[in-house]
Amino acid sequence: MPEPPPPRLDEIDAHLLDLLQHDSGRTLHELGEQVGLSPSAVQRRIARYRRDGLITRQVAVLDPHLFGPTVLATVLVTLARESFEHHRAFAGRMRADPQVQQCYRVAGPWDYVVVLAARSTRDCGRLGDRLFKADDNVQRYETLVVFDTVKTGLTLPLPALPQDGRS
Amino acid sequence: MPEPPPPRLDEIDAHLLDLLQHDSGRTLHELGEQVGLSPSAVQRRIARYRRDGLITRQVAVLDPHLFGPTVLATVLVTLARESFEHHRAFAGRMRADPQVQQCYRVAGPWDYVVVLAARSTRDCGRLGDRLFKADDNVQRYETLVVFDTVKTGLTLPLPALPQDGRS
DNA sequence: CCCGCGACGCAATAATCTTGCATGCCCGAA
DNA sequence: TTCGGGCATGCAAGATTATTGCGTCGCGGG
Repeated sequence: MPEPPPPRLDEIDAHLLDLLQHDSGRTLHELGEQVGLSPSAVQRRIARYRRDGLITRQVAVLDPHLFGPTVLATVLVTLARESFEHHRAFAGRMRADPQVQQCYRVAGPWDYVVVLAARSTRDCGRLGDRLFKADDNVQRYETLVVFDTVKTGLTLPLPALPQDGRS
Repeated sequence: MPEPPPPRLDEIDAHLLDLLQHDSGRTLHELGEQVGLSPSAVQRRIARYRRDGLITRQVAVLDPHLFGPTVLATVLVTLARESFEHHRAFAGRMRADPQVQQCYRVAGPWDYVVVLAARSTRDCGRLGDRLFKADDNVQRYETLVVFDTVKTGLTLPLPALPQDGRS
């Protein structure tokens, strides 16, 4: 596998990436103003980020209440057997299910942390049944129903920004 | 508070929103092709989503390995005192910290689930100290270091799509 | 049956993005 | 120190894409 050495990002790159990860809807002109660069220079940098895979993708974040209420839950999971194959199978099912927002394999007594999005408490229950109870390799799982989303996002901390300064 | 009754979304809306939440980089022309509408019709619908707040924002998702390795962790937190004020203070600190990706208030013995992004294991430890150990209202917390990100995203399940069909 | 509302497609216009080109800076080699 | 290559930039076209005006159509209420 090609392990690209840190592609060398200067302060402007950091600033740009930070702006983009908070709002990628701005025009090149606007961005250029923020970081002190011409639109074309900004465009070339962003093209590079994309080419190098620094920007994975660009998505629209939807309001969870789109279709009426939505119930989120985080689930802690422990598998019974830990073979490579079992993990692969579990991960595959998580990836395949559109109701699974996130899935992390973690250290400690729990093997996975899963974030689910369901349409109702009942749906959430059924989803748990389907994903975990029906899997006889899931030894134990615990559902933490979300009361309130304090903060959400996939934003990464970027080093050494003069100061925050979202607009 | 204005509680807008489900703003009535037809099948095309669902399809469009689903396309957008997976990749908002496409052109109106492309989108129109997918859903069987002209670019201008697509544009008008998307403008409406924005106006109605169905689309919260548009963001670029960055590669976590941007600046060298990144350590993710999920943290389970229980507060000592549960007054309204204490919760507000805790939530505020979570929102304010750029290293906190997500924070959910949950049901059960744990009060919060927090997702952190750090630059190293050490950084992660210090972050935990700063956010939770230093807060004398945090009764107990448990850090689940992420070994592997199986899946990530904020994608919501959209009902009744003919069939998946990402391109 | 008529009217008004809302959504559509098409076409013109406006805005944004992309690219070619010349310049300036930095750095390594002579 | 001086020369030359590589690289990023700004500017100014040129190409794409987004936005808007307009006429039409289908639907539901009067």
